[in-house]
Amino acid sequence: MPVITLPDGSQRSFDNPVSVHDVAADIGPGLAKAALAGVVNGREVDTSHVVDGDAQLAIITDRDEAGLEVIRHSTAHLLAMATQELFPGVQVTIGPVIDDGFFYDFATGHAFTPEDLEKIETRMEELVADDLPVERIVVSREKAVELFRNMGEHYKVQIIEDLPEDEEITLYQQGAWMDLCRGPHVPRTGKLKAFKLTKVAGAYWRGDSSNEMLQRVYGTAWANKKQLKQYLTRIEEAEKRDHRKIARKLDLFHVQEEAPGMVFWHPAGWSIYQTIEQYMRGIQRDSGYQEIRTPQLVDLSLWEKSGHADKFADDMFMLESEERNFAVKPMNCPCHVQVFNQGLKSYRDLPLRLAEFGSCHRNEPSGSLHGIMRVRGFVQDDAHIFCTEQQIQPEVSAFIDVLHAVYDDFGFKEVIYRLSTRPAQRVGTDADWDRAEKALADALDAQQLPWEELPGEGAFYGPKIEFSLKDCIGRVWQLGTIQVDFSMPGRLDAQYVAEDGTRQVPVMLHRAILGSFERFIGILIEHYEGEFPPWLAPTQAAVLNITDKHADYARKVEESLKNNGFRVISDLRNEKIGFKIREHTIQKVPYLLVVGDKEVESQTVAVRARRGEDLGSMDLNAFTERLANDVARHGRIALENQN
RNA sequence: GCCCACGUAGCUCAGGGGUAGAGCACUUCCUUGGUAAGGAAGAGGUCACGAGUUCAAUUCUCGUCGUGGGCUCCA
Repeated sequence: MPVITLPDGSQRSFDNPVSVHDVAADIGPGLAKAALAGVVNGREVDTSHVVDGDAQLAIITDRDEAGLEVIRHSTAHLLAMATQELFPGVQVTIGPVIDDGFFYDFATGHAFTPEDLEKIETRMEELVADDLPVERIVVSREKAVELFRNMGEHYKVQIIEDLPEDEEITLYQQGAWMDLCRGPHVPRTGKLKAFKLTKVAGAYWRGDSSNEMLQRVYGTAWANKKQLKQYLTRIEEAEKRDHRKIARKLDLFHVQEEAPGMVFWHPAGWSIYQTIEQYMRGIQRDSGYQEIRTPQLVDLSLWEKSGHADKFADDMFMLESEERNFAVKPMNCPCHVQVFNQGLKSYRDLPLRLAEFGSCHRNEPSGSLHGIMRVRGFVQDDAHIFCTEQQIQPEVSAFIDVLHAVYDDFGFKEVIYRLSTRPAQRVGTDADWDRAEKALADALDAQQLPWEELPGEGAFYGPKIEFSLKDCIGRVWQLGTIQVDFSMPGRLDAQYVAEDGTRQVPVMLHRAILGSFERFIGILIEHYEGEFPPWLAPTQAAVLNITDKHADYARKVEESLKNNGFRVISDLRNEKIGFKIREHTIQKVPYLLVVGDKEVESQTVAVRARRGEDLGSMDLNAFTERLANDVARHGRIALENQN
């Protein structure tokens, strides 16, 4: 006599054990049809799952996030089934759900082409039309291993052998095809109504680059065609924000073959860069940092001493001169320690904060380069804080405050916080790590920030917090970071005289807010979709004359605004006003100032904002004040305008 | 670094074994026009680079470089 309690608290009793499907049918035929899976006492199960005692039960449909996941997971299975039918000999491995879709990794000598994906997708549609029942089968571990071994599915055998001893082994069968899976799955293939295979890529077995490479097929799946279409449109729109496309249109920078992974900044892009650098210089000064500058080229011996040559030699650019080996600096910290080491430091000097807009070069793997988000030559807003262990937490807290103020000024709200803790290979005692990890975690908690822990992901020399943002298609990029370092000050002989007269080794904090200017500006371009707030816009206003006879007045307006420190151009070309407006609108100039007879007469400018709003005529002082106001609000203006 | 795809005019792209085409941009001329493209003419390419097959290669094959999407890495 099971009594089933539904999420709304209502109860239904049954005379015999019932399946999730039965309960749904008891509630209504519509729900029975819509049911994809269920949650029984907190555990996700198939609709065929039978409940024989009192239980809490919720029906999952495609309206639930969980339902969408079941659909995606089942679509991954469908992909595997279709693929194995069409390409005999292909082995299955794993096929998990990811954001907006799924993928499936196949082991095969055949490289799937885009045409193959079309064929597979067509076969998947047919299998949906067949509306095959999806059955769950429980088997013993031995049976499962034997079964997959006989099928030639060697990867599955490995997966089964690695499952925990007490784990129930379940298979899912649809038609003649079967796969090892925990489930749950949709009851019939006909439930999968809206999917599309999107791309094919290589991926290492178990994510280890020393393993063989598998063929990964990515797909997206949704509850219905409409959602699928919305998703595809969303991706298409997002791709228009791509920083590489916008940069070309706005003439910000370029890259070329002769310098892979290095940026050629054009005047407009460099204007943005410089505005940001000057801004950060001010922020650092106000936060108690001292700016320094250190060499690009340093004898390899320093990198040997710091430990970088051991670990990263392959990724460093080297050159030989006068029978000495030099390395182009891949990071600034060893040089900063050299500055610290000049002159005997006292505990009274701590915390000592040294900042540098440090130009670094790293020979990143060719396959990881990406626009200006991942490059080989970049500049960091880098700084190192030399301090005592007691000063770690206050310094981290103060840093996070500054970081938030800066991100607010750029209009960034959705920051991802991650704390990376001790890796297997590390320096420093466990007690050191305990304290440092706690200091970082406490600093995050003190601000009530939602953070995720990445166990084992810390650097060998200490734990770190990473501050990340997403690009236009959802890829996460790390911008800011703060890292505790137990190793380098000691290796490079940094010392200070403590209160009791003894020599002590300081702790070093590595930190950056923007990370690299290149990556940061890449993210900014996508964030603003090229519509930089007046503060950052390479050209803040363009003066457009109606005809030649207004040229002198236009120049006067330009001159006046330039004298007030603004970046202004005048466009005096022999073109119609509509043409000029179109061009500068496309160039996303925040303000267009049109001057004709009326404006010359009344000594005003007709102001048009870049989204087309007509702000009317105003005298030059009023416009100057408006622009000055915009600039003072930095990127917060973008947020305010959205509200 | 690994897997796959791609590389044609400044940009966006079409084409295809017989040495190339569009739109925009560019140059010149006409036009002086009030809020997203006025008109005409012209110029512009060793089809990424190197080999091979072929009577003939930009097109087919291989290699190199670069770019893109993943994977790995990211001090």
